[in-house]
Amino acid sequence: MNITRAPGQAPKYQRLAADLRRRIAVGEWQGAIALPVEAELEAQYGVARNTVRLAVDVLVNEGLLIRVQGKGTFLKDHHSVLDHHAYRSATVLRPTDSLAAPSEVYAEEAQAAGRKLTADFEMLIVRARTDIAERIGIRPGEAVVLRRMLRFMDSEPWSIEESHYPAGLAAGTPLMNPEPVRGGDEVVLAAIGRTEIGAVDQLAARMPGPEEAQWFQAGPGVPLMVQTRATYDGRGPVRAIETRYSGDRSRLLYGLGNLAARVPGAR
Amino acid sequence: MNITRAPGQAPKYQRLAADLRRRIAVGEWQGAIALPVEAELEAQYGVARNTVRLAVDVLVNEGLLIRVQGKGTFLKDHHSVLDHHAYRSATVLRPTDSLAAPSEVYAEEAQAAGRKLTADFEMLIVRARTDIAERIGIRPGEAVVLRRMLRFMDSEPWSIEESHYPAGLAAGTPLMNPEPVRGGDEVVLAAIGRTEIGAVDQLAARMPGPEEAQWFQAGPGVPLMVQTRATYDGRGPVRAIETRYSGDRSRLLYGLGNLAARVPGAR
DNA sequence: GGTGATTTGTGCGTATGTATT
DNA sequence: TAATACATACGCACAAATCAC
Repeated sequence: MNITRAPGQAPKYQRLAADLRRRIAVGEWQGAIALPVEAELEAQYGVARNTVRLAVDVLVNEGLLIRVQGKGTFLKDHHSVLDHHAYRSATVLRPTDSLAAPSEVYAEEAQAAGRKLTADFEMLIVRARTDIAERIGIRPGEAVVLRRMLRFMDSEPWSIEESHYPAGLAAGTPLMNPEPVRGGDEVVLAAIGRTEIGAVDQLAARMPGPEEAQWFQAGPGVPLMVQTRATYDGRGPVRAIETRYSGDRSRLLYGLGNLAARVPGAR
Repeated sequence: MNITRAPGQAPKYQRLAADLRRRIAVGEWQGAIALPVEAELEAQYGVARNTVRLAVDVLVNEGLLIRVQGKGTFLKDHHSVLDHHAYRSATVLRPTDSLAAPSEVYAEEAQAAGRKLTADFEMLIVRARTDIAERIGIRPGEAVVLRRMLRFMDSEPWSIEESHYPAGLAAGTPLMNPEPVRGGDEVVLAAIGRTEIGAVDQLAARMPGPEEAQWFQAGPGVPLMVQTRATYDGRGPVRAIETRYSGDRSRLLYGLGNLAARVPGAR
């Protein structure tokens, strides 16, 4: 197929990208087979290498292709997307129930999918970002205790979960220890009479910064999903939890309202 | 003549991108001021135009910059991000309450933000995608009624909301009419005794395809957020609603559990 | 309203580096 | 070691959009 130049038409590389997209859609290259090498695409379409690269760039940034130096250009596989319960409303509704989605639940979900979830832990004292400060009722720049969980699924990067506590709340509790709490931080909160019973989640999608892209091993065309949860007990805000996921590996689930009639597997 | 890259050093365009990122972070170019033109960056860094463009490409794909032909390169403004209530648990909890987040709520939220929400409507009969079929309890490829709402905020593209109904459910109801229902489709569902009382939402982030990017007027570096809701009444699944948002304009909010203590003025 | 200058977009060519096979 | 394939980097020319005059 020879693309001839015509005024008023879309640029060559865009038409080339569209044609490659079409050939992908009709299944010309299935599975993990490499696409034709750049030199062959130059010949097939009669364009310069630069133009081929511009076209492939488009599809790479759409998350459709990945390029591997020395090997070739491949279809991206979407097989390992895992759903993740971020919230599930209680079957029996009581206003004083804990929200708790303890970390153990995630590990169980992973195991049910035949995978293994592990984590690294860090504790830092930092100045509160503006959005975090608003959520936990302090002023921007005030000190907060940041407890960070770096999660791995089968030793692949999975999520970054950061709990922000007002310094006053964490002082004198095990939340100041630079190590995770068995059973989750919820155990500590319950012990000091601050069981979380409500939350507001904010969901956002954005591209990763360079450090995030490196940590998630996310190439171009892979956005992040960012969940920011503000939690409350009967008195007021307790903490803010920001969790970042790679968009090509995770999806979040929310079970809302009365789900008694949802009985595919009972569960 | 070409300067060979020192071992262990990153490529020129990546170091240039990192330096531009730093200069942006320290606030060298605030507001809507244009960055130095490509020719000046060539001079500042002593590299070819191609290298400058590669570096700027990196930041554009991170969603940090936008380029406008004939004008220049600018910081992207994040002013118009609007939060959007996707769900809010009832203060008084009753298992038979409707979930309903009628479209009117969205319009009210927009008005509260001093903006105006409008919509175009389409109705189509299509074959169910696999993921949709699973949610509404039919087989992939069976006919579904697709009711599509194209929403605009101040005449700018905002969201694409698609409700999928099993053909059997919609037959003989106003859901077959190619026009929106006053008060929302919920009115029709209530009239036929299928008030939705529960739902499962799935949240995902991905890059837009070409048609989506065009409709949302989304340049590179702007992902979509996709909300897919399966709703239930006391009998079983009712419909599947897929709503797509531009990640740089919308965020979704979920109010969970008991939010009585969440009083903006309290504290 | 038109003209030219400015600025990014498209397209070509060439050479060499680096990772994989 | 050699061949292959993508990555980086230089250079040039013209197109298209915008803006100042």
